[in-house]
Amino acid sequence: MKEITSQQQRVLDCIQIYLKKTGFPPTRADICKELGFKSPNSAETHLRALEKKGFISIESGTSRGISVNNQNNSFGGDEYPVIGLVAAGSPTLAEENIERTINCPKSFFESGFDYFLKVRGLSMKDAGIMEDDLIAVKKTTDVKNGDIVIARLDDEVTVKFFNRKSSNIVELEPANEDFENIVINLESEQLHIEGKSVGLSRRN
Amino acid sequence: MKEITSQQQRVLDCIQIYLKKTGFPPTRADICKELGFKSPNSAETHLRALEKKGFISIESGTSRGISVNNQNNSFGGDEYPVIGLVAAGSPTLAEENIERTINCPKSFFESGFDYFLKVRGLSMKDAGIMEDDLIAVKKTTDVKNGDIVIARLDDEVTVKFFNRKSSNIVELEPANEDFENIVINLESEQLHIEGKSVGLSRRN
DNA sequence: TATTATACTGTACATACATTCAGTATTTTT
DNA sequence: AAAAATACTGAATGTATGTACAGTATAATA
Repeated sequence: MKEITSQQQRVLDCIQIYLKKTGFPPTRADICKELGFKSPNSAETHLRALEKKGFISIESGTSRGISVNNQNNSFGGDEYPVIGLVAAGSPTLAEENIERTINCPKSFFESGFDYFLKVRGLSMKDAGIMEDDLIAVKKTTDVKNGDIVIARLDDEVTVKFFNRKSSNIVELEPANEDFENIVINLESEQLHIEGKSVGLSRRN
Repeated sequence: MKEITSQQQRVLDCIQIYLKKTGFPPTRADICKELGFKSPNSAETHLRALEKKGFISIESGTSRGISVNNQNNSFGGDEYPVIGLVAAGSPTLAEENIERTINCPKSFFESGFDYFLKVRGLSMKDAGIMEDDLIAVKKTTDVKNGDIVIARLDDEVTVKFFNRKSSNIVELEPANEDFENIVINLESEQLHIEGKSVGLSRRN
């Protein structure tokens, strides 16, 4: 698999997005429309280059006959990363934080999700969340009281119940008597909501 | 979703197989070739029927513009039944006990599994098993002390820790102070081990 | 320095394909 | 008993689409 150029990457992404959205591959014209090209031949030459480099296959004489040569493609498919509860403000989905990936349909958790988070500690045990459980996390900042959220506080990531007390006060509540509520004054402290739990998976 | 006829099912299967094989949907002619029809209109009318019944969507005027309306992305994984904790000695996997199915790769739980069991009650809450959780059950009678087993006792199905005390005495232990151990004397009582838990899935 | 790869616009054309119309026949529903 | 759905064949047509050809221009090799 040779090196891909940035424009070719755009075309490849375009194909995948189109596929995911419609269920079938785009035509040359579709790609042009999507990426702003004015000639179908622009798409054609990019497709040929992608085929030559092994990223896609093209069935000649066949409309929409593009297939993506997909085995380790984490795009819209089925491989979801498992990440540990990373301290140190490194971006959560940075590659070094990915322990492994799990194959799973997107629809496995009703509302869709973005990654698995491996739980450390027992602060949520009364909510049935045990050590080493994998929480299915959906990246969003739109959380309601009672949601189980993945929050970042001072470079530490934690899983807790979310409870907005007032416009400035947020409480992060554990589900374990041995732990205490974390009260955050948004005026003086920084709270970053990474996402919320939409499900859980455990392997015995 | 209305009832599908056997011929329409053949066409739907054909579309899915074609999709999996080539990466793009078939044309009317492709379907005819695959199923032995001699007129493209045969495929067309079946497609229209499938669309009317909600199984597929067709983008009009678009070549290969067929998309399968499969929220749980059926091909590539397997369909696993979800069953409730059925009392009354009906066979566990009887169709009337299947609430629905979930698409999931076989490898999702390391050792493989056979069905999902929907949990009723909180007798295992300290083991992180909550109401409505789905336990991934592997059908086996080969269980060891400490395994979480699915056991049938007097036509009642229960989930507990397995603990063999002696050749005749088995204890089923809950993970909740409010419940008591169930002690079974195999000489006088019948214990049927349905399987053991190999994992758990929860949807918020 | 010549050559190849990248990155486009623009025109043109044969054909791959969706789709409609005209029939025939059987089964199911009303 | 009439109407609608199912299950096909066969022919016809317009257009959606792949693809070749003719250019222009820049950056990366050899």
